[in-house]
Amino acid sequence: MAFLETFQTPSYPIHSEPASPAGRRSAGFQAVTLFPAGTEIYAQGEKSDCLYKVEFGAIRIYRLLADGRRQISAFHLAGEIFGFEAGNTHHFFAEAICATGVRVLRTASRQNEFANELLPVALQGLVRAQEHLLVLGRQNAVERIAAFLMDMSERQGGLTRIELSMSRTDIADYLGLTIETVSRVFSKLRQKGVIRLPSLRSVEITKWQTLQDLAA
Amino acid sequence: MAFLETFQTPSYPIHSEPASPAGRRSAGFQAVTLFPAGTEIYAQGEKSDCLYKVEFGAIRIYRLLADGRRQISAFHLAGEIFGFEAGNTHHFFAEAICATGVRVLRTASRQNEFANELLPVALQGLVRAQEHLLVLGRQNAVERIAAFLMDMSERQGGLTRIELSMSRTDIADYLGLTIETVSRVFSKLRQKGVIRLPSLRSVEITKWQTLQDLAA
DNA sequence: CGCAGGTTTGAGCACCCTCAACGAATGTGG
DNA sequence: CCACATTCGTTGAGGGTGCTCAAACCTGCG
Repeated sequence: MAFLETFQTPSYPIHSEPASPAGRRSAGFQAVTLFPAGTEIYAQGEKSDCLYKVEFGAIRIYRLLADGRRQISAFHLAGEIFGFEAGNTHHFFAEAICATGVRVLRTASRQNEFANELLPVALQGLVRAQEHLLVLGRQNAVERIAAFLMDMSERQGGLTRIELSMSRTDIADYLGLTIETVSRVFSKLRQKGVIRLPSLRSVEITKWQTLQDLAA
Repeated sequence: MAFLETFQTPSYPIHSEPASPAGRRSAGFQAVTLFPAGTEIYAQGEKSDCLYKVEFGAIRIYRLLADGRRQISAFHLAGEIFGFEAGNTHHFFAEAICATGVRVLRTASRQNEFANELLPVALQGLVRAQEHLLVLGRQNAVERIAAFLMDMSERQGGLTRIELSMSRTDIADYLGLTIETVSRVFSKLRQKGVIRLPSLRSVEITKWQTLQDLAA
């Protein structure tokens, strides 16, 4: 991480104050680090001794097969905590999707002290992953996209206008599809008037109910 | 690990004890309940106030879509703990696959006390789920079956002879395939001499290296 | 022995992937 | 400011993997 700038906490202008008790009480040293788009936060096999909180921006967690196939297991948006690992080495890669501020929480070595606060967050991640298994295992392309858009909308406060920080390739690798299929489904939903595409990275949901039906 | 050790009283004359009444006095109260094959342990939407440990047998965790499609997110074999939930209602169904003994742990209401010991178990489940996402999102039928067989073998001590407690339907719903495809891949692997099928529910891995290559 | 549930095998088709070309958006250097 | 390169996204044609539908085959069990 040598190439990255590091700031001390309170002076950072953009983000709002941390509300999470976990963030506060872990105390000790907390730095917000800026990761430019596409840069690595940690890699598979690296030693795991920190947790991270997204202050602004977005990150992707993924794994690779030997031949290069990639599966993104989760996106994490502003406010979310990531970096949990069983054992002390990372099983996944983490990268910034866009310019992203990450607060480093030095708690892993003292994980026991904060287990009370971390357990609910870990369980939240577990439920999310298991629900995503249903999407990948049993839903077709349209259902996957619909579920994805609903999820992103909810995580952005239920707004009808969604700002996607990730590329079509990222979406494809998250949903177990190809970029062509993702693009085709977007076009199809647009043609049917379910969504509008004001720009490449933003989506407006115009027929909420229809989208919800498609996601089921 | 004081808490976990108390689970490991391996003394079962199996009394099907009503899991409901009196014994709420301490977290030490533990009943082993026998669930016959196919019976429900808990259902989606039910209140979640227990954790469970498989003493013998096997269970499946799954979720349903409105039209009946099912995705099994995990199998739990003897010795494993399940029943973690975010919030206090179950998001999934749990059923016994075969006759199964389950130890009921009355800890959820006092989860904070045991967070230190539960967190690693929860994280283990999280890693498993995320690795399974790679299988469902990016691997073909042969790779999925190969990965499944490798996993089951490892969880049974690395033996070449695997006893499958679950049906083809369960395997299909775990791997995001149909029973026909599962059956076809099994046959194909048998024809190629990679596995033998001594009986319906047991598999013998004859070419370990080949199977491992296929799983990649 | 006969039934029932689970498993295997086959034929045809649908959905999604592959390969390819084109169009749009962004950045760079002249 | 434009020409160009590069990356990203869209659209089309064709093919393959796995699904659907259907029938036959076990295998355990009454």
